[in-house]
Amino acid sequence: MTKKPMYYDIYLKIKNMISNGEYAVGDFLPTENDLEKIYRVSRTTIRKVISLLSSDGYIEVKQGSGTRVANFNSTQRFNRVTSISETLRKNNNIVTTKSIFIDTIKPEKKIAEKLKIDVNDDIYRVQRVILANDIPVAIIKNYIHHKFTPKIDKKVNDIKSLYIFLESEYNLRIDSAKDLISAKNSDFIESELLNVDIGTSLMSIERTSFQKNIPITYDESIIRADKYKIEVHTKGR
Amino acid sequence: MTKKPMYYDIYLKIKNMISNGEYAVGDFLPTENDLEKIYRVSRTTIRKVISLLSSDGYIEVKQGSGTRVANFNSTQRFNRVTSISETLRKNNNIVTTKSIFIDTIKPEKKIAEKLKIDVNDDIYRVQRVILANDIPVAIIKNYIHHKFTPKIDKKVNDIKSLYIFLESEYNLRIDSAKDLISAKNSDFIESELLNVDIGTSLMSIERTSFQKNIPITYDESIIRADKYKIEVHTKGR
DNA sequence: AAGTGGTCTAGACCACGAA
DNA sequence: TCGTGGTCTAGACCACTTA
Repeated sequence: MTKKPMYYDIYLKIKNMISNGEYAVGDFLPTENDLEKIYRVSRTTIRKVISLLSSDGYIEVKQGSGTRVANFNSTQRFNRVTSISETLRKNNNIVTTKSIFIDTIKPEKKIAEKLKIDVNDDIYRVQRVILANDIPVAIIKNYIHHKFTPKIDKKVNDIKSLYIFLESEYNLRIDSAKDLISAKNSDFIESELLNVDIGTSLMSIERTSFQKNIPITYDESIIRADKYKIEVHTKGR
Repeated sequence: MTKKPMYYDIYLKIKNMISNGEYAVGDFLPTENDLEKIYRVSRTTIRKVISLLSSDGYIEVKQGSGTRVANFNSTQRFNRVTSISETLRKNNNIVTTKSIFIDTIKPEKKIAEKLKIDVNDDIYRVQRVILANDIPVAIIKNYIHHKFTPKIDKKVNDIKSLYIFLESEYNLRIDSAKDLISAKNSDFIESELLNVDIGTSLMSIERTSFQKNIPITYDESIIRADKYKIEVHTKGR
């Protein structure tokens, strides 16, 4: 039983209000002083909330002026850890999930190494196809240790975006990731699931995601290159 | 005159001690309680310092156990702008260039937009094939405005890695880049140049590179997926 | 000048990890 | 059990923006 700190509840509450449009883009949030009163907590707690929302890119904080909801689309967002479904949704696609399937397996050696676990440990395998506007775009497999997400198989219907799900249900906050990007010709199964000809060129992403440098999930994605492109911004030399 | 907060001084001090080896990799830092006493500040200030060092990757914080200096090698390195040839070289490949060719063209509309120039401006087009250990790995086209690299066509033999070349010859220091990564089936010409069957899945990278937010080059790379993978590290959510 | 976020104090109790 | 970092309070004063 994980106990959630207060700031986390408030963080989720405000995040939802932004998503729902209760705080619209450009709106000022209440001042920190007011937020203290609204949620009956100290300034420290409020500032923790503000700092989380800000590092998410939801708000822009300016000393002397105030805190306002950021423009999500035009913001020059540097690389942040996002999922395919989150990105599709941000680009105004209607995102749905087809044939989600969760089972328990023992990891292959490669996956065990990535997750720094034993090959005899039980892990969940989450498999699904992501559709954007009813067109299949990606096949995604997530591998995650039982200890992180007990009974995730009972909650199968709630998963829209895995990272958001992990955050709200299990208090797991992915804060970094390593991706290995490649390409491959589609095989029979991929062609069937993604509705493309056999041999079509597809992108492949292998990702290890971390919370505080501890590996949480290993993800394999196979993506239609005609429907999705990967954007990477790098800085510094 | 900008006044520096206390936490910043302490942050720099500890960062230097780590760089100098006064705190070596694996060493525990003093506890937060002790640091309060050492620097005669409150816990809040110390925790701000710790949080900065941690997000820099210098230290690893673990509740109940302590805070220790992180191993910089195994820590995930941040993305930096690198080229394919630089990366191949770093992985101990012998990198050579085949059939380099430079000409002057007028940009297509798409390229003019990326470089924020006029379609009537003259630009150089640099084309080459990159080999690693004598095996062709990538076809690269670079587009760059005449004004940035006058007479680059006379220096054709000196180019090993374009970014390094730009830096040493023209004092152009690329400091950020935007990549768009996709995949495609190889056509006839690509198959010939890369020595693969027609239809083989290849990676494609379209990059715009910048110096201080001014676009310098637009690059198109076609890469053999069996010889090269793209690594991306992201941080923050 | 008024009001915002930024820094800082001196406490307190809780949750986790190791012995 | 003990010591560590994690959360939280109720104040205070400073630095910046806007009017």
